[in-house]
Amino acid sequence: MKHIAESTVRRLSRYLRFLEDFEAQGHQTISSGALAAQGGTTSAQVRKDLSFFGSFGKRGLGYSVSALSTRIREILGLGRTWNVIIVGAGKIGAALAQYRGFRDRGFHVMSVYDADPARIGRALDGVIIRDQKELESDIARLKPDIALLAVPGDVAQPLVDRLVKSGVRAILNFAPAPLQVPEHVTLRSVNMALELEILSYELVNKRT
Amino acid sequence: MKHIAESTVRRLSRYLRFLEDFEAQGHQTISSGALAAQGGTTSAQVRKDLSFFGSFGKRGLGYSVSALSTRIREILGLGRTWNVIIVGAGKIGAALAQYRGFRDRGFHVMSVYDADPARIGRALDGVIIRDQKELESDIARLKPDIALLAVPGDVAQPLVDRLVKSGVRAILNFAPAPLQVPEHVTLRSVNMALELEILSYELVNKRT
DNA sequence: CTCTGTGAACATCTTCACAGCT
DNA sequence: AGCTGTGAAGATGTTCACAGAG
Repeated sequence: MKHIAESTVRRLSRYLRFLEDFEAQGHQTISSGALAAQGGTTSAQVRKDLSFFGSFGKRGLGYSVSALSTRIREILGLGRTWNVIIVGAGKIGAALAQYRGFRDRGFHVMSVYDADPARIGRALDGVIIRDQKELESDIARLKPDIALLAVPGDVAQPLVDRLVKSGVRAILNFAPAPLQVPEHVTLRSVNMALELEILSYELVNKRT
Repeated sequence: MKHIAESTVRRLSRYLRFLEDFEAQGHQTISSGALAAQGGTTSAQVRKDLSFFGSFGKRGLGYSVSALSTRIREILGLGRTWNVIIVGAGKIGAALAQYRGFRDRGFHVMSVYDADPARIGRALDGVIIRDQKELESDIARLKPDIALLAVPGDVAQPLVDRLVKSGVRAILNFAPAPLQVPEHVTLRSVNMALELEILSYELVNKRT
C-alpha cells in the first residue's frame, strides 16, 4: 500500500475516539462533516483520509458508525492486545504503568523494570517492578511487542541497545535524548520539555 | 515575520540541545553538517531552518557554537523564566511537577492544584498541592504564563474554561480529550495513548 | 437533493545545487 | 577549498470542486 502520512494516522485515532462516543450515544450513521467538526478539521480531509483505505461511506447518507469504527480499529491494528513492558519505574514510568488510557485501548502492561533496589519488588497497579537485570531473559520469555522507555537521558541509549538486541521491535521513548535504532525497529519519542519550548516560541511570537 | 512551521521550531529545540552538549565539550564552531548528523536531518535543512531568522554562520567556517545557541534560545523565548502551574496532581501531574527537564529549561512550577482532599496540602518536590478552588484567585495573583493540564478527560474542558477566563494564555494539555479554546489562547496537546496507537499502526503496516 | 469519493489545484515543506564569502 | 545562504525544483500534504451513487 501507498505510504500514509503520520498526520493521517493521527487523525484516524481521533476519529475513532469520537466514533466510540457517538456509538455510545446510539447513533447509526455519521457524515464526514460531523466527524470533521469534532476533530477540528474539514469534511474533505476526513473523506480523503478514509479514501486511502477504501470506500466505507454511502453517498447521500454518510458512514455507518459501527462499521467505520471497526474498520479504523483494524487499520490502526487495535483489533488485538499489544503487550507492553515499561523500562524505568521513576515518576514517569510509574505514571505510565497506571495510565488507564493504555488499558482501554488494548495495551497491556506485562512488567516494569528499574535498577533501583528500593523500587524493585514493589507493585505498580498490580504489576511488580522487576530488576532491570532480568530484561533480556524476560523479553525472551514474554515477547513484548512494545517497550516504553522512561529513564534518564544518559542511560537511554544503552537500554535501547539492550532492548533491540533482545528482539524488541517498537519503542516509545520518553527520555529526553536522541536515540539510534536499527532500520527494522520503530522508535517514537515524546519529549515534554520540547512541547513546552514550542509553547514558549508561540508565546513570544504571538499571532496578533 | 513570515510564519514558521512547527517542524522547524521542533528542530531548533533539538539543535539547541546538541549545541549545549557541544559547547560543554569546549568546541568553538560547528558546521551545518555536524548539527544535522545529530538531529537526524540534513545540512541543507539546518541551514534553511536557521536562514528564516537571519544569517549567523561564516562561510567556509560554520557557526559559532555559543552565538548560535544564544540566538536559538532567543528565538524560542528561552532567555527568561516561564511561570507554570500544574492542574491535576494525579500520577501524571505529579510526574510533571518533579520533571527535571522543565526546571533545566527555565520553566518554573509555581503551584499544583487538585480537587482530592487527600492530596491537597501535600508537597510535590517542594511545591504544595493546593485546592482547585483557589485556581482563579491564585492565577490573578501569580499570573502564570503557562498551565499544564493533567486531569481526567471528562473534567478537562470545564477546567480549560476556568483557566481561560482567569487569563491563562497558554495551555499544555495531557488529558485525552479534544479541547476548545478561544483564538487568543495557545493550546497544545500531548496524548500518550495516541502515540502508542501510531506505533501500533506502524507495527501492523511494517515497512518491508 | 445529500453526501461520498477523488482528480486537480493549491499550499507547504524539503532537498538540490550553486553562487558567493572567508 | 570549505561551508553558508538561498532561489528553484521536487515531494508531500491539504483544499477545492464536482461527478455520481443513493
